[in-house]
Amino acid sequence: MKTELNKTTEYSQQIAQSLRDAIISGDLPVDERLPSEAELAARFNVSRPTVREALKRLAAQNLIRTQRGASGGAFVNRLSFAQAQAHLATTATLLLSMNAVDFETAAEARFALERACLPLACTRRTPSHLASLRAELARQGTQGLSDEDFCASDVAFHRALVDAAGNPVLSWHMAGAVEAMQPLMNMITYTARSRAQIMALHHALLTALEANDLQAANQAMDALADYTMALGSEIRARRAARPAAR
Amino acid sequence: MKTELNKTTEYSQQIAQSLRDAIISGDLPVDERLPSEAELAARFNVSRPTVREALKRLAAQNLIRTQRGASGGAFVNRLSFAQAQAHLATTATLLLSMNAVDFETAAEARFALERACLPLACTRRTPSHLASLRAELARQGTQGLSDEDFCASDVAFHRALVDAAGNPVLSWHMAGAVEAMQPLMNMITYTARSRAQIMALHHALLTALEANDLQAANQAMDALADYTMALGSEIRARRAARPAAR
DNA sequence: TCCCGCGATATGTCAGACAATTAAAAATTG
DNA sequence: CAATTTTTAATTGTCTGACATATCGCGGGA
Repeated sequence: MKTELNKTTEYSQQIAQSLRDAIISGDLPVDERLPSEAELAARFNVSRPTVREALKRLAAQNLIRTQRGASGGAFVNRLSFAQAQAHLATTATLLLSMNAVDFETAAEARFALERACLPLACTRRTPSHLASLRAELARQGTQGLSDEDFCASDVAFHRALVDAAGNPVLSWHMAGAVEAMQPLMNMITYTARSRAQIMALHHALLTALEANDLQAANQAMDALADYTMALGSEIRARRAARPAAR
Repeated sequence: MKTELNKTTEYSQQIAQSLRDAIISGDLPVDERLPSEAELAARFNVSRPTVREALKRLAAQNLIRTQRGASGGAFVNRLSFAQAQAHLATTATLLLSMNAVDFETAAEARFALERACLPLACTRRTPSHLASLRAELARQGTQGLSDEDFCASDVAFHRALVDAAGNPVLSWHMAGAVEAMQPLMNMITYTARSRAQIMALHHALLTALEANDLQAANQAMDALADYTMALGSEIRARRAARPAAR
């Protein structure tokens, strides 16, 4: 760990980077306790508030956790897939909103990614995966389900589909992409007819997976992508028609 | 923006979340100046160092930038794809290293994602995309290229391939996945024969894209995936043979 | 007109202090 | 001696006040 600081940049930035490097390189392994704030301050020759700012930067990335009290301190966090996923989702959400990514682009990316999971899912899906898919499909048929709940179940269905590929890295990417898209998806109004259509396609996907039939799965996914795009373009049409309604 | 704080959690955490929500919701638009630290301190009824810790948390996520001097302060950042990508890459790198994701899983995810880009890339690739691909392919044939440089060029080739899909969201995901894998890929030793093999497959991909031939592109990608996996399994074999060598 | 300096404002950093929390050591009790 | 309670020490969380530093805008002088 480097302890010499450069005056051109903020100290807290450099200290955070130094510690981050130590973590990434494995120099500070998971669950290792970092030196106390006072000791870090002495080692880097800065004040404790400055060290604290550096630690907060790391905490914001879930790289460390802190505990108070004797034998407390900052500890290297094992970055779980769940945490990383939450992080990815907020970043993706911001990207979509700040850069005005339109529905088509986001949906296209999402379905492209999802399609990438199908070959693996078709061969690896277990009975428990199929059961999750069936459960969500059943939920989507519930009477009186709100649009938001339907959308949430749709997301859950697709996440189960991705999980069936049995690759955590893939699941991580997908979950982030799907979650970030949820605000956009929530703008869709799901009529009874469109729900039936979507459920039919979901059912086709489920059947294809049960039969390990990649070709059928691909077809269903393509159809679902087309249909979702069509629903999405309705949003735009509606908005263009009433631009002042906000 | 909420200003009431709960005593159970750290103030800096809550203040950061409050500001983050304001940004995500669009309440604080891009390039908007946040209140000064002193004003935030007064508004949340905390001290300035506490506010600063909160701001550093946001800075760690590239959500804000700060400027010193009169008319300085913290400004909402437009989260660029490049920044988000760097962020994604470090997160992904940490995930891979901390959770001991093996080469096969990471490579499988990467090629699955990449394969997802092919249909789009085949129809949308422009001459400039093809030129980038050709340039990298030429670089890979350079005499005396180190393994690391070859690997870097390989990464650049694949990123160009993904960019050809013309979907920034997809490019973002892929670039993160590929970059995170680079440390793993760097462990491969590229013999003259394996380089020739890889370049042949790259060439096949390029040709397929030029001809808008999706089927050929898929075949080349599959072959490349298989070959990379084979190279990867050599690493493991070598490591298993000499476990003490480190 | 152009340049220089000055003040105002804001962030960056420091020093020292106290509060809150927690684990371990020490003292007390049965 | 064992179990329980109290004390103590270590560490993070927060506050106060101050100074250093960077930058913009204004006004005066060459």
